[in-house]
Amino acid sequence: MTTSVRTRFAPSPTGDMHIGGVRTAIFSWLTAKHHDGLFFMRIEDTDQDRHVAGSCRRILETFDWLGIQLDGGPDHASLQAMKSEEDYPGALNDGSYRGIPGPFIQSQRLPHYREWAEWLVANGYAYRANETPEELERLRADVISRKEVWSFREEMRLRADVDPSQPHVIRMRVTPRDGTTHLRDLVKGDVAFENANIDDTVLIKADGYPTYHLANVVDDHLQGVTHVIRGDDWLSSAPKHVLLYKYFGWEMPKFAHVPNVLGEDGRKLSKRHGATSVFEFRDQGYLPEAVINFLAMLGWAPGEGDEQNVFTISELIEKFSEDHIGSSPAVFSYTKLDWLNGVHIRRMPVAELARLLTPFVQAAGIALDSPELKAQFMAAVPLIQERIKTLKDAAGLIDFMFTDIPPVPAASLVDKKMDQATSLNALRETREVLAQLADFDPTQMEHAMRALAERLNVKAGPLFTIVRNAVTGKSVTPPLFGTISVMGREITLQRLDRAIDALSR
RNA sequence: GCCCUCAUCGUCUAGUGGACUAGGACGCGGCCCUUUCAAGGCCAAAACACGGGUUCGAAUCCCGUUGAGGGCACCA
Repeated sequence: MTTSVRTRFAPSPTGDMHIGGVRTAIFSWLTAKHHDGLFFMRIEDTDQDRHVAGSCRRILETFDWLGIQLDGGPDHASLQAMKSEEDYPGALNDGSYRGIPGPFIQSQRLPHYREWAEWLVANGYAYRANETPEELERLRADVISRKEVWSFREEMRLRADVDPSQPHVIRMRVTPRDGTTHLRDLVKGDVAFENANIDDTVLIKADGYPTYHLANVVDDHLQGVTHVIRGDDWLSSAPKHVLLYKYFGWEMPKFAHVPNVLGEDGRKLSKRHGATSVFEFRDQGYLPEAVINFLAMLGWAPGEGDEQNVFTISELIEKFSEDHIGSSPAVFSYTKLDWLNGVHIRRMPVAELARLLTPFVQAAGIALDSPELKAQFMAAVPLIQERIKTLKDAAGLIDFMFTDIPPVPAASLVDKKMDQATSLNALRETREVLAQLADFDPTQMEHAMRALAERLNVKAGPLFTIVRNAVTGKSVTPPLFGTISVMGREITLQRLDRAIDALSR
C-alpha cells in the first residue's frame, strides 16, 4: 500500500480568514492535490478565550467561495445548511471522512491529548508542575533582570510534588539537555536548534486543554498528516514538535515553513495596507481563481525554466511542487492582483461573467428586473469584458445604458476640430441616419456613420466623439456603436434630440 | 538581549559553479493598432545588499557585516 499524501489547514476560530492564511491553505491544498492526496481542515480552538463566535462558519464559507473541496470537515451541503446559523455546532464533529479520523475540532478531541500527555509522563518525557502564572512571571522577571536566558526547567519548580488531583500543567521534559535537535524543512532546509534553548513547554494547560505544541503533533499523527505546511512563525517552536515525535516514536511528517506575506512597506501585511480579509477581496469583485493564482505565485514559481504566470486551477495542481516554495518573504502587490483578475475575467465565458457580474451591477443601483433589461445587460457584457479589472468596475462602464444621464454640457458637443454650426449639423444628420437605419446593428451603423462623415466632410474621429458625448454623457465608454446598439434606438434618438436642442440655443 | 530565518530589477520571480551580455511577469515610459477607453503587438529603462575567502571560474559554495522578518506565554 502506498501512503497517500495528506495535508491539513488548521486555523483558529478567531475571525475572518486573513489573506496570508489563505495562501498557506492554498499551498497545503495544492500539495495534497498535486500528489492526488487528501486535504482537510481542523479547527484549533484550544484557547477558549480567543474564540470568536461564527468564525468556523466564516472559515468554511471561505473555502466554499474559493472552490476548494475539503476531504475532511463538513461537506458543501452541510455548509449551505448552516448559513443561517451563528455557528456550526457539531459539523466538524462527525466521524471520519475518507479514512481520516475525526473529530475535526480540537475541543472535541480532549481525551486524545490527555491520553498521550499521560503517556509522556509515564515514560519520563513530561512532568507535572503547578506554578501559578504570577509565580512564573516573578521567576521570569528575576531571570531576565540577571540578563540570563529565560527557559523553564523542572528544577525551577517551586513545589516538587504535585498532586495529580489538583489543578496543574504538564510540561515536556527536554531530553537530552545538551546536543541539538535538527529539522529538515522543505522550504528552509536543515535547521538546527540547541536543546539548551528549548524550554520545558506546557503541553496540557491547567484548564485541561492542550497547547498547540501537543495538540498539533497528536492530531497530525492520528490523522495521518504527511506534510505539515504552516507559516514560518512556527519555525522557532518546530524543534519542540520534532522532540515530541521522537518521544512518541512516531514517524515524522515533512515540514514546510512558508514565509510571511508582507505589505508594500515591507512590514507584515495588515489592515492599513488595504484589504486583508478574504471576504473583502470577494466583495470587491475579485475572482477566486485569480486570488488563488495570485496567492500561489506569491512565493512559489514553477521553476525549471517554466515562465508561466497565468494558471488555471488544474494547471496549478499539475505544476505545483512544495519544494519550489521560496524561502524569502513576499510583498503582496495589489496592482498585480488587479492585472491577474483582469486576465481571468477576459478568459471567462461571457455567460459566466454576466452571471457573476449581476449582483455587483444590481448593488450599484442598476435594476435588472425585467427580461428586457436582463437581455440588454447580457448584450453589454461582451463590450466591457476586456475593460474591467474587477467585477465592481462594470457598473461604472454601463450605468448610462440603464439610467438617465444628466444634461450634457454644450461644450462637449463641439469638437475641437469642428465649429458649433458644423457640430450641430453633424448631430442632426446623425439623428437622421440612425433614425432611418434599417437594422440597429453595430457594423451597419458604423458603415453608415463613416459614410456620413465623408458626406459632411468631417473626420470620423471628431464626429464619433461628439456623438459619444451626446448619447452617453461620457467621453470614455465602451465602443460607440456596440454601446448604441445595446441602448436601443429610442433612448439614443432621445438623447440626440436633447443634445441638438442644447446646442441650438 | 538570546535563538531561528531571509537577502536577484520598484514588486513577484527564474537561476542549484562555466549555457548570464543575469531570463520572464506586473508596474512605469515609448511606439504600433485604434472612434474614446481598454485589450493586443513591439521596444526600452530597471537587480545579484556589502566585505572577505574557496575556485581556472561565483548570483550560485564558505565566513563575516549590514538590513529585514519571526520566535522567546498555562496564544495559536
